[in-house]
Amino acid sequence: MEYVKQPKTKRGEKTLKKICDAAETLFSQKGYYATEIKDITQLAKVATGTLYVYFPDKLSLFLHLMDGLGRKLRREIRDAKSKCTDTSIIEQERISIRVFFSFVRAHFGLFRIVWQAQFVDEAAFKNYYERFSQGYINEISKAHTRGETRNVDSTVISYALMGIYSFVALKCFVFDKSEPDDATIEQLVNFISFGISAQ
Amino acid sequence: MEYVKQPKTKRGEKTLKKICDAAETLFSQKGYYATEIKDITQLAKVATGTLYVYFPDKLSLFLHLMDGLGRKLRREIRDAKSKCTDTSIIEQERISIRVFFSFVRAHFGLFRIVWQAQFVDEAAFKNYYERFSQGYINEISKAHTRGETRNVDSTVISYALMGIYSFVALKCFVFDKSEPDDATIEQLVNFISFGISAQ
DNA sequence: CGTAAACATGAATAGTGATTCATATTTCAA
DNA sequence: TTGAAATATGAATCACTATTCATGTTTACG
Repeated sequence: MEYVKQPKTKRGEKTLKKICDAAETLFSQKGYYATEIKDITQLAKVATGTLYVYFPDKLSLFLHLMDGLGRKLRREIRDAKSKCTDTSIIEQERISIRVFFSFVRAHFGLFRIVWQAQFVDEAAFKNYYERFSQGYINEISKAHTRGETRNVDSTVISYALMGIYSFVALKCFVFDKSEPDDATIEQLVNFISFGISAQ
Repeated sequence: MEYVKQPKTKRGEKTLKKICDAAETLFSQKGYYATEIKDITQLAKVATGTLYVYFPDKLSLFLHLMDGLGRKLRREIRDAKSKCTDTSIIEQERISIRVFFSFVRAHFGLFRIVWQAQFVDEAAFKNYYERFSQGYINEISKAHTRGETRNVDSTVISYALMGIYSFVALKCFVFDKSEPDDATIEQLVNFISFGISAQ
């Protein structure tokens, strides 16, 4: 199970942050297994042993990052959605997409870290997606009671949506080293909108 | 670059196949990094050194599997599609989905092997998806000239489709340890159909 | 201040696991 | 049948890397 020692001084906080930032960068660039402890401590400019002041092992650090990034992303999406007065599922989804892509840009790490988590800690991996899925399921059923969608299977659609976002992000950020433009986002919104809307 | 020594005797052929089968199983269960050479040779019931008769190293074996599985999947999809008289993009896509899921069931390995290839060999990983994407792009543009689709961005949609299939397979095969039923497949066909069809 | 707790250090350890290689066995074409 | 090529063996090697720990430094609070 994930464990972080909470620092008790300002210095400790700074050090922990340096380690996490370095780890996020490296895990996302090279992956979990190819990233060495020495790489992380060197980039963070601390001694090897310092990492073990905060984390009992490499896996705990990985899980800590994954957990933190997942929480952050969910919070950002939730906040952005609640600020929008148009509560139709399509408008809300347009916001989701924008926040997701902008989050991937800012934390390119999350994306790649989660991608490989399947082989690092399967339970954490499953948990990550099931949480997002649950959010979608709730929204889709609410939208359906409002008559906004056809009678779709919300579980299937939730994974379809996550797949779309993940792969389009993969294409843009990883393969093309660019990022989705407005036209791309509109393509996705339209595709999804026609895909789930009531006829 | 990937390299396999082609066996020159019956015995050699059998041995190579045993090694590949064992490796597919193990890579897909535990991932590339967690799979040890000893695991593979033990499951294949050959000595450690035998693996190195056919592959110069672990990575070559991985790339060989990935390449072979990708080719096989593309061929199966192509064959199944060509056997279908209804050439509308939706019908053709329904076939794609079915073949894909049945392929994942038979070669659960492919799916997980490719998933993690991003951190093993990025070029091979990109190449794998770009090839499938190219196929979709061709079909979507042909379908558009026949008036079957809206004026969609075929590149974006190609990655959206691959994302949908990959994530729904993830949900069913990996998380639920079951497989997509007909209702699920119809959900996907409808979603995609409404999503791209001309209005 | 003074000092106990918190934090930082990095060389040493200890375990791992991919790869090698000298040797033995099997195949198959002539 | 025969021997040269092909294949198989697995103990030994060797490089690599996560983790430890004894020691030194810094913090913060009474």
